[in-house]
Amino acid sequence: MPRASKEQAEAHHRLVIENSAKLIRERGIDGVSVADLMQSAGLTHGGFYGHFDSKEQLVADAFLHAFQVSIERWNHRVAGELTAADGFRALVEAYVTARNRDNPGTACPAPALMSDVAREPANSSVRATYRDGIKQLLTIMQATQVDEDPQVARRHTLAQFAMMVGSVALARATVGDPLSDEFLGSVRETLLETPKAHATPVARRRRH
Amino acid sequence: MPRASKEQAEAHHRLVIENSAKLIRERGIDGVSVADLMQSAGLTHGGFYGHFDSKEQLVADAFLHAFQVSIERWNHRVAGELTAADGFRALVEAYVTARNRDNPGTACPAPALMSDVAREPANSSVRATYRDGIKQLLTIMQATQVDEDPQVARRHTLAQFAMMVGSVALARATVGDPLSDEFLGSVRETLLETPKAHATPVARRRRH
DNA sequence: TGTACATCAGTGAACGCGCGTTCACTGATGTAC
DNA sequence: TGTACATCAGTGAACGCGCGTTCACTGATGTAC
Repeated sequence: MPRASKEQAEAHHRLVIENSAKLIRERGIDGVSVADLMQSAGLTHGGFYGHFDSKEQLVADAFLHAFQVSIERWNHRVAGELTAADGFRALVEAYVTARNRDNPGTACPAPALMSDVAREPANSSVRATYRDGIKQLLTIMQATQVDEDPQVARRHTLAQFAMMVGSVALARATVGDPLSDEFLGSVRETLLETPKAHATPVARRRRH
Repeated sequence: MPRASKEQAEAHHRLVIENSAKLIRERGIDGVSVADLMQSAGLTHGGFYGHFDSKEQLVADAFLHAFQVSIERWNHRVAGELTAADGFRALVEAYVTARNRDNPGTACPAPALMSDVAREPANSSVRATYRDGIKQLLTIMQATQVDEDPQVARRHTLAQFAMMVGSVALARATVGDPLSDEFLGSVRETLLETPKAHATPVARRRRH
């Protein structure tokens, strides 16, 4: 397949990034080779450096793509609810799930890539992309807080985000044991119990 | 250095496990080579298979060691307090810290190894060791809960553990940015605020 | 306590393999007339 | 619209390197007398 058209080449480029975003979340940065990533788009490894400067650059592009999709998804979920409290509930109910745990390739990059990022060198573009993505998710989540005091809202957002992300990561590490579902269930219940007076604890139907 | 004495050989064996427990938490399973791990004990890679069946087995031994140290530490901290609430406070205050974040090699293996474990095959000994270690940490933490209902205590333990572990992992992934300290501070405050009447919110001196 | 020798902890070269990256090449695409 | 040719997306062999693992070898340790 020599000399694809310009449109085909651009489609290949996007496909490699999308598939990389999936494979890297599933297997980690070091768990995928350049050959794997090209092959996922039906290409051979030789053409890689026509598309990207280095593996590191593709990884950063893939991180960015993964966060963009998640951010869009979070915005969409919150926008579909009438109140802040409902928006928060919608986020938690979609996030802290077995479905999310079992599909790291299409789920939020935050829990899937934490360790990879923590082991990257200080000034890598991958770290910056991850940090910025986290900040955007936090901003969306903070808008769903019912606290009036913005400092309290911020604190609750960070703590609840850590709990959500931690539960998915721990559930993945313990999958196959009852403990895995227990993590998800306990965090869901804890985040959705309603200590605030104005949020009614009535069971609600979702599922459209 | 051919033919070390029996005691020396055993000391080498323990040293390789201890150093591996540190290096693996810092760099991940795939981030360390057999040569690295042997070198950390002053040995060359050739002797490795006289001590261990495979890299995988050493990794499992190193995981076990790391958890044993952490479990001992948790028990010691809780035992040094007079009430359950104080035990809980002691755990959180020691765990959710910049010191812990900045020293993954000597800190709790739970946040450091989550992703490595999640990417291991289903029946690996590494997964089993991690799962058992987590369960023991949870048991210690559950004993510090003030809830009477054991189901509620269990739920709180799992949720709070996920929050603690999540905050350390996220703080590591965002280190170098103010967000990193913000995660730790928010989770500390959230876990240590006292919605229960009998736990006095009086600032207390620690530091012995 | 001394001597002779078997044991075996540790060495370092070698193995096959997969990695990220480079490069000469191919041939359809895109362009100039 | 057709022809001639330069461009360049993709191929596949090759590079140096580090990996986990194996193995013939070394020589101090540990043992039998």
